[in-house]
Amino acid sequence: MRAAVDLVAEAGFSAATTAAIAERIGMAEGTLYRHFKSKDELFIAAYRQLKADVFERVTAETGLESSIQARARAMWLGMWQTYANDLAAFTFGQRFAESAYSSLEGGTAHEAIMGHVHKIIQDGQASGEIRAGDPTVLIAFFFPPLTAMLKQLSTGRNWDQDEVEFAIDCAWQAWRI
Amino acid sequence: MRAAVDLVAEAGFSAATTAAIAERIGMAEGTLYRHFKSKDELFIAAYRQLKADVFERVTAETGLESSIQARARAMWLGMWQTYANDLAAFTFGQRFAESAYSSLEGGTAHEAIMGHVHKIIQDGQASGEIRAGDPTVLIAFFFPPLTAMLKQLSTGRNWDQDEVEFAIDCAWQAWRI
DNA sequence: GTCTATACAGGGATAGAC
DNA sequence: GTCTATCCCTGTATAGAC
Repeated sequence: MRAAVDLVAEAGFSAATTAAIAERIGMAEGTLYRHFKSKDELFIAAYRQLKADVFERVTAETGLESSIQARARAMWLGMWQTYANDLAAFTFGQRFAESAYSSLEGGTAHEAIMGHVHKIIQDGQASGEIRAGDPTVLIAFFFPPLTAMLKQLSTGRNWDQDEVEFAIDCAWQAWRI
Repeated sequence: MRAAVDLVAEAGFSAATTAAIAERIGMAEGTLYRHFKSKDELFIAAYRQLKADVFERVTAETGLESSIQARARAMWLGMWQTYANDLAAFTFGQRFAESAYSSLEGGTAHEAIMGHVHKIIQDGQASGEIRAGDPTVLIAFFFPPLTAMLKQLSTGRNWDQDEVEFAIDCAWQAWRI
C-alpha cells in the first residue's frame, strides 16, 4: 500500500501498475494477489486507511480546545501537520478523490471529518461567533484553501509559520460575524 | 475534443480510450490520428482551449468594473457562470490538473488567470482595502472555495443566487481589512 | 478525410511449484 | 507466503485502400 501511494503521488495512477508496485517492494507481481483481490481493492484500502489516520489525529487534537476559534485553528493545524509530514499520502488522496475511484469509495472517514467541521460551525453559529448562512458554503472556506496550500507545498513552495497563521486567520475572517 | 472532455468528466481518464472517443462521435478510431498525433496531444489541446476560453470570458467581464470589490465579484461570477454552463468542461479541467498530464502542461492560460486575481489583490492592498499579507495565501481563499462549490454543483448540489452571493461575501471578508 | 485491418506493447490476473 | 511462467484482453498507434 505504501508503494502504491508513493507511485501514484509521484507519477499518477497510470504509472502505478502492478509491475511497478511489485518491483518497488522487491516482491513478485503475482504475490500481490495473495494480499489483495485486485489492484482496485488495494487502492481503495490505502485510501481508507489514509482517511482514517487523518480523522484520528484531527479529532484527538481538536478535542483539547475549548473556544470555537481555537477548535477551528486546531483542526486546521492538525490536518496541516499530518499531511505536511506525508505529502505523498496527501497527493495520493487528492488524486484518488479526483479519479473515477471516488465513485466507488465515498469515504466514511471523509464524511466523519466533514461532520467534525460542520459541528464547529454550528456551535459557532449558535454562540453568535460565526456568521449565519449555509454551513456548506463556510466549509468551502476551510478545506479547499487548506488543501490548495498543501498542494503547493507538495510542489516545492515552502510556507513559514507566519504564513500558515495568516491563512488560518483569513479562514476565520471568512467565518466570523 | 468535446467527446474526450465529456468522457473524462463522466468516468475518468481510464474510460476515455481512443475507442470510446471514436465511437461517441461516430468516427473510426484510426481517423483520430489524422487530427492529433497522439491521444495525449488531444487531451492537452482540449485543456488549453478550455483554459483559454475561460480566460477570455473572465477578463472581458472584470474589465468593466471599477472598484476592487466589484472586480473580485465579477471575476467570481464570470468563472462561476462559465463553468456552471459547462460542468463537463469543469470536471475535465479538475481531473486533468490532478493527473500526471499536469506536469506536461503547466498552462499558460492558467497562469494568466492567476495573474489577473493577483493584480486585483495588489491593487486592493495598495488602496488599503485588502489586508496585507502574501497574495498567494489570499488567492487560496478565492479559487479553491469557488471550485469546491462547482464540484458540488457537478454532483447534483444546487446553489441558489443567495448562496452564491453569500460565498462571494465570505471571500471578500477573508480579504478585506 | 475516412475507413478497415492489423501490428505491437503493456497491464491485470491466474496456475501451480516450492 | 512467495516466485515463475503464462494467458488474455485492451489500448495505442500505423498501414494502406477508398
